[in-house]
Amino acid sequence: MTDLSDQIPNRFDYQSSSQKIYEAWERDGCFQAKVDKNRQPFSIVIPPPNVTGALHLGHALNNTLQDIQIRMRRMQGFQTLWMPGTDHAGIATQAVVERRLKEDENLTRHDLGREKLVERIWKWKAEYETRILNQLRRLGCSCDWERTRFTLDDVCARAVRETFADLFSKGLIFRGKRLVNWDTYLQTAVSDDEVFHETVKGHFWHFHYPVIDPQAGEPTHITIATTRPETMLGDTAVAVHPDPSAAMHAVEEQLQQRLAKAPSKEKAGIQLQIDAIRLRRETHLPLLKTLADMAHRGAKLRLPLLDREIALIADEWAKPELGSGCVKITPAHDPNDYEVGLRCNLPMINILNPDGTLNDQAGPYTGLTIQQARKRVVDDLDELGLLGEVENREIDLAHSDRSKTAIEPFLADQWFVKMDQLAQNAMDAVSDGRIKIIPERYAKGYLDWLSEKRDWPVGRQLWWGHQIPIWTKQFQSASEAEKELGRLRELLGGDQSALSFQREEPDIVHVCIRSDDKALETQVEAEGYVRQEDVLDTWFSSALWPHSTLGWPEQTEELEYFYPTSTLITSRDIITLWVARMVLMGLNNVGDIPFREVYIHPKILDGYGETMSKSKGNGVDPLDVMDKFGPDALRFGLAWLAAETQDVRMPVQFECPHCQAAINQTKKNRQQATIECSECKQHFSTQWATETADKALPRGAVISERFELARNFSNKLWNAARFVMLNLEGFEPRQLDIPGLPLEDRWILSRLSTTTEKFTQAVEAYRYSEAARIVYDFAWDEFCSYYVEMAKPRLQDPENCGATQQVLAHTLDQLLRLLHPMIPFITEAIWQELARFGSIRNLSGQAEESPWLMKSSWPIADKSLQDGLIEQQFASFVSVLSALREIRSRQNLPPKEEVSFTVDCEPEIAALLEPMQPYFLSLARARCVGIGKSFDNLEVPPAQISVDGMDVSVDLGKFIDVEAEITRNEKLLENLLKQIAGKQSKLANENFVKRAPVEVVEKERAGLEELQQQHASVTNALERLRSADR
RNA sequence: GGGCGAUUAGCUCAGUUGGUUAGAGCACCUGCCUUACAAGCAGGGGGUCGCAGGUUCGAGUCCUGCAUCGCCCA
Repeated sequence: MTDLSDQIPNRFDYQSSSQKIYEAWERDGCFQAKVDKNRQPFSIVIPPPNVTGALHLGHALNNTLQDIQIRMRRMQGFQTLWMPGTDHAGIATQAVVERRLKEDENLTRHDLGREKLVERIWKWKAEYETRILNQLRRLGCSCDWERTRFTLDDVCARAVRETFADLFSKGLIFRGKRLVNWDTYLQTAVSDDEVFHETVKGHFWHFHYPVIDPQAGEPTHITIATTRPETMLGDTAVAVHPDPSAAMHAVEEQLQQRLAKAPSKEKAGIQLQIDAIRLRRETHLPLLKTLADMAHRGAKLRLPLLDREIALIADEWAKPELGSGCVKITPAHDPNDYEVGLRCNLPMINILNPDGTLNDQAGPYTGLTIQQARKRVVDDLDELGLLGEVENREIDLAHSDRSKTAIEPFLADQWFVKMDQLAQNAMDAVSDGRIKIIPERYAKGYLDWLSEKRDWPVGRQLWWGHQIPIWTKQFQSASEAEKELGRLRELLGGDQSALSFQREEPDIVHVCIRSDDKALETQVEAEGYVRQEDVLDTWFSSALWPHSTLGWPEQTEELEYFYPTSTLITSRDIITLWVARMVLMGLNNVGDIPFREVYIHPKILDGYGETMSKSKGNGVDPLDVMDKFGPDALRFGLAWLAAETQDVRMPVQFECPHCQAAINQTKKNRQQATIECSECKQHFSTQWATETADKALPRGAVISERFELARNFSNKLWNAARFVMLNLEGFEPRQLDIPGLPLEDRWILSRLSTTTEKFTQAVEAYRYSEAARIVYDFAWDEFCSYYVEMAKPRLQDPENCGATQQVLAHTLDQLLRLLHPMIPFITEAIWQELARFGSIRNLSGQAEESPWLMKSSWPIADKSLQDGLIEQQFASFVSVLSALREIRSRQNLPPKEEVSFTVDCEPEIAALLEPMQPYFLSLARARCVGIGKSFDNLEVPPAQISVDGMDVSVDLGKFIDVEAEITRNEKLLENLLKQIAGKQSKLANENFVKRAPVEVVEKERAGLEELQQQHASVTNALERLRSADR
C-alpha cells in the first residue's frame, strides 16, 4: 500500500498528462469515423471557427458541449463523426490582414494588389488555423482530424461553385441595383447583420429650397431639414403628404387612444403631444394643404448649389406632424428615400465614389470627402441666405462592424439569391418538425426572419473569398443582347450543365461556368466576357458546410451514411445568418435537411452582463483557464454553466502573477495598462501595456473563479480513485449476492443506478447543467462523503473486505464512464491506473475489453437495483449521524473524544440502525449504548435532538454546557410552536381539508403529529436541563 | 415600436406537473493537517423569491399589469 501511495500523486498533473493522453488517443485512431452500415451513425459538423483569431471562451463552451455529445454517443455504440474545420470569414479576415498591413508597413491593399494580398491572407490563415485546431486538441475535442475542412479549400470550392451554378441556372441568382450598406473604409458592401447602430451627437440643419414660378398665394421657398447636408447634392425631389389634414387627424386619434390606456404618470406627456398637434393644425396645416395642391399640379423646385430642377411630390413618407412637414428625397443615399424613389419613379443620383469621396455628380464639390463637402454645402447655403435653423440632435448612426467607420447608404450593383421558395422550404422543415430547435423559443426568431423572404445579397467587393463564377459582357443594344442569347442557346443545344446564361435588362449578358474549367473560361473571355470581381458572402460557403464537408456534389458513401447530421450545436447570434441558410441550402442541394436537431447554448457574459471581448479587456482566455485549472476543469465548469437561459454571467478576475491573488475586474481597471495587486502591492501588466516599462512587468492573466468548483471536483474524483486503488490489494472479483449485501452497498448501488439513468437522460436532452449537478452530487456527497467513509472500517475486516472492494471498484468504474464525456483527461488517466488491478471490476464479473475509457461502453442503468425503501432507510441513518455531529460541534467537543449516545425510536427503525453501529463510531466518534426504547437513566441530562421520529441523546457528562443547551432548546421550541400553529390553522381550514388531495392532507396531519412529538421531547429535555441547572 | 430572456442568500446560479421549514458553489463564522483529498473534513449564520394585483384550499412556480437590466429585430 505504501508503494502505491508513493506512486500515485495526490494531485492529477494535467500539465504533463493531458497531452500524452490526447496523443495516444489520436495515435490509436480513437477519433476516426468510418462508414459502418451495421451500426447507427451519429454525426456533428463543427461550427467552423473563423481563422480571424484565436478561440475565446464562447468557442470553448461550444466545442465542449459538442464533445460531450460525441463522446457519450461513441460510448453508446454509435459510429460517430465529428467533422472539424475552419471558416475563411471573408471580410473579417481580410480586414484584419489589411489593418496589420497598414500598421506594420503603411501599405493599403491597392499598393499590394489582389494576388499578393490574397497570398498574405493565406499565410495568416495557415498560422491561425493551426493555432485554432491545436486549441481544440488541448480542450480534448475528439474530432476526426483527417477530415478537417476549410470553407475556402478545393472541396468546399467545388460545392460552392456547383451550388452557385445550380441556383443561377434556376434563375434564383440575379443582379440588380440596390441600396447597400457601404463601408467606405473597406470599400465593400456589408450586410445588415454586419452593421451596428450607435447614437452620436449631430445637428439637424434646415434648408430653404426656392419654388420655381410660384403662383399667387403659394410660398416662394420650401423648408426641409437633414442630418446629412451633403446628401442634398443627390436630391431628386421634395415630398409633402398627399392629404396632410387626414394624416394629422390620424396621428391625433392614435394619441387619444394611447392617452386613454396610459398610466397616470405618462398622461401629461401624451396630452402635451396632443396639444402640439392641435396647435400645429392652426399654424402649419394651411401651408401643407397648399403644398399638397402644388405637388398635384406638378410644381417644381430649384435645388440650390447645383441649380437642378427637382419635383415637389406627394408621398406618405412625408410626416405632416414633424418639422416643416416636408422632406427631401435622396433615393441613392437613404433607404426610406429609396423606397419613395421606387414608388414615384424618381431619378436616383449616386454622388459618392466607393472610397467615400464625392463623384462628378456633385459638381463643384467633386473630390471632397463627406466631411469637407458637408461643411462647404452648409457654408455655401448660408451665404445664399438659404440656411435656416441649426438644431443639436442625437443621431442614430449605422457603423460597419468590421471597420468601425460610418456606413453610407449607397446605390450599387449587387448580386442576390432569390429567397422566396428557398426560405419557404426552410420554414417548413422547422414548422413540420423535421428539424427540432432546442430550446423551442428560438424557433420563433428563425421563422420570423425567414418569413420576410428578403433576397440575400451575396456579393462582396473583397479579394478574399470565392470569386463569383460569372462572366459578363455589355452589348450595344437590347437587340444585340437578345441575339447573343439566341447564339448561346444554339451553341449549347439546350444543355446548360457546363454553362448557363442570363440577360440583365437591357443589354447585358451574364454567363456562369459551372466547374473550374480553365479552357472554357479562356474561351468565354476571348469572346469579350469579363469575370465578375466580387466574391461571395462568407455565409454562402458556410451554408453548404454539412454537405460540402462530406464531399457533395459527389455522392460519397460518407454523405449517404452521415447525412443528415444528428445535431447542430451553436449559439443564438447565428441562427438566421447560418442555421437558416444551411437548412435552405441543404434542402436545395441534397434534398434533405442538414441536421435533425439544433441546440442553442447560452452566451457567456462578464460579471456586469456585458459581452466579453478583447476590445473591452474582459475576455477570459480558455488557454489561461486551462493553464491554471486544467482542461477538465474548464470543460466541467462550462458544462455546469450551460443551463437553458439565454446568457450566463461570469465575474472576471485578474490573477496576480506575483502572488496568485485574484483581483476582481472592474469597468475601470480592465482598461488599465498596469494594475497594482491589492494583496502583495506589486504591479503587473495587462493586454493594454504598450510602454516598454509596462511591458517589462509580468502579465496578469484574466481568469474567473467560477472554474474553481470544477477544479476542486476533478481533484476530489482523483483522490477518491486514489483511495480505491490504495485499497484494492488482493482484490478478486466474484459473483455477488446483491440482495444479501449490507444496507450501504445496496444504497450506493441504488443511487448509482438512478444517477446513471438521470444523467444519461439529461445529456441526451442537452440539459448539461443539470447533468453536471446530478453527477457532482452523486460523486461527492454520496460516493465520497458516505460510501467511501463507510468502506474504511469494512476494508479492515477480512470478512467484508472483498464485497466492499468490488462495490467500490464497480461504482468508481461506472462513475468514470459517466464523467468521461465531461472530464475526459482525468477519467482516462484514472482508468489507465485502474487497469493494473485487472480488467474485471464490475458487479457482473465481465472483463473490460477496451484499453481506452473513451472507447469503452456507456453504463446502462440497472433499474432492479433502484430501491426507494433502502434509500429511505439510509436517510434515517444519515439523520442520526447528522444529529450526533451537530451535537458534537455545538458542544465544542474535542474531535478525538469519544461519546456515547442512545436513540429512542420504533422497533423497526432500531432493527435498521443496529447493524450501522460501527459507522457511528467511525464517522462521528459516538458509541451507541442503547437503541429502540426510552432511556432516562443518566445523571447529567443529555444533549438531545429530535428528528424523523427519533430522539437522539448524547451523554456528554462533564462536557455539557447546560446554559447553551437551554438557550438552543428554547429557540427550537419557539420555532416548533410557530410551525405547529401554522399546520393547525391549515388543517382547521375546511376548504383545505375538503378540496386538497387526500395525500396532501394526510401529509399535513403526519407532519403535525411529528412536530407535536418533537415539541414533547424538546419540552421534556428542557425540563431536565433546567432542573439540572438549579 | 415589436419579439425574447432575466430579476431567488453578499456574489454566481439551481428550484420538475402549484403541496412540509426554498437549495448548491463561492464568500463569511466555529472547530479540525481524522494516513484519499486543506483544491479537504465536520458544523453554523444568512432569503418579505423585483413590485402590485388576480386565480387557487395552497403560488418562487400559473395569469395580468408595472419596474429595472440585457439581447434580437425594425
